Amino acid sequence: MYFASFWDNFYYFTSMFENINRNVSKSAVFTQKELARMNELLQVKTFPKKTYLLQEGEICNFEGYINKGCVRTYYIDENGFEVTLMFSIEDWWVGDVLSFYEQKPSNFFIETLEECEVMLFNPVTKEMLLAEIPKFERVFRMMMQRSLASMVNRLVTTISKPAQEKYLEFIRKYPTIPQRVPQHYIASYLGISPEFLSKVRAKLAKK
Amino acid sequence: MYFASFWDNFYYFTSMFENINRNVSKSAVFTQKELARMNELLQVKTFPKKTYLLQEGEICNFEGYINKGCVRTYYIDENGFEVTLMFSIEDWWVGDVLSFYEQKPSNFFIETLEECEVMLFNPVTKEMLLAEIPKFERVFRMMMQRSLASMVNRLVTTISKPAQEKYLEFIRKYPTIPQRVPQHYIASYLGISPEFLSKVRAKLAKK
DNA sequence: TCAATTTCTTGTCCTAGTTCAATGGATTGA
DNA sequence: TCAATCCATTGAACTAGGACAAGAAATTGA
Repeated sequence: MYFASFWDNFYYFTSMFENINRNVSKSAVFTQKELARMNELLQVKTFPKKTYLLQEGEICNFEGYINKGCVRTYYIDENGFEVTLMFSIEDWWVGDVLSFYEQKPSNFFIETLEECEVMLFNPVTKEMLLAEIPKFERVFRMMMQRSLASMVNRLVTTISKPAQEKYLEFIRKYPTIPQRVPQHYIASYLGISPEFLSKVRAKLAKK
Repeated sequence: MYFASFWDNFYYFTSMFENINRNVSKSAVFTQKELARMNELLQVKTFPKKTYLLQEGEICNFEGYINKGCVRTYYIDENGFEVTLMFSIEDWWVGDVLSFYEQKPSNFFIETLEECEVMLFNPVTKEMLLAEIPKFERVFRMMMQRSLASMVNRLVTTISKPAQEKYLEFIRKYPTIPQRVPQHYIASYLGISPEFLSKVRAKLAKK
């Protein structure tokens, strides 16, 4: 008994699933067996840089945990204007929830900006997981709550703050991202032109 | 048997719960008994115009369905700038989901703009409902999905469209609201100054 | 390795939207 | 009913940020 539990822990916290197991364990308490079942249902996939996990018009058939790498979710409006909705890095989830659940075409592009290792549920495996271990409902509900909260936050910032503050808030909140993604994508996330972002940075550098 | 079902339907679709029952039935199929149980758990409350359902700093202890009336959810940033996050009218849900679930102080104000009749869950009744009839998980998950989707939509519009288009999109999407709420609240929803909204409207009227 | 491409910077000119102030109309409430 | 407040409009002066253009720097890839 003692040995079993020791090796269980050893396995799960040294396996490739270590991170995702820790991540879901933030929302609820799971046994090793439950985590193992989840791991079994996951599909682990590696994507090279600059590949699309999802393109506009496709139905999103995954909900993915990023174990390694960095992706960008964006949207193209009627005038061809690109809006970056989010950057997702290690320990974040990606996908188009709405498209996934309602099985309808997505409006978004999801593109890797680096080589990525992603752990994926599809509608079937996710349904199985929730059916077998309902506690996972909570994990996904909290995921969505956090997304909603951060979207609201961003809307408020976008509406009420000038470009310079938006940029400072961004680098404070996501300090590692500026080193990893092209600057004009950050501009498109902040809702300002790349030229203006460059000027903002120049002004900040002078101080 | 025939009579029972007839009167059941008669009751539920002529009672004060008619609307909310129809609303939740969009996300899943419920029996009359299940709807009756939900109705039993709801607290029906009337609020006069210009009263707060929630103030910044309070913990949101409700999740409410608006049966009658109109409310505004807003946020005040560091500079005292008000951002209207949403208007909610008949057949919409109000509350601060994050504050509700995590039982932490809200950043928002929720204020009635008209006299309102609201049907409320509190954390206990909601928990009971979900425990007794897990199908309701789906209702609330879809509620949240819709909120998230509409927030994303709004962010995109806010970032990529000029004031006039934002206004036109707003009145197309929510045709009844302009008649019901002061115009400067709409400006604060759109992220533009009330003066400028007035000018936009003047220009549109000229055509 | 070096050409090709992508990204970033800087400058100039321009415009959508802001701020402030003044006026008049509409609601509210005692 | 009439004052008080709140709300919408208009105008004039200003500014944050956009669009365009051209060059420099960095990355990429064969």
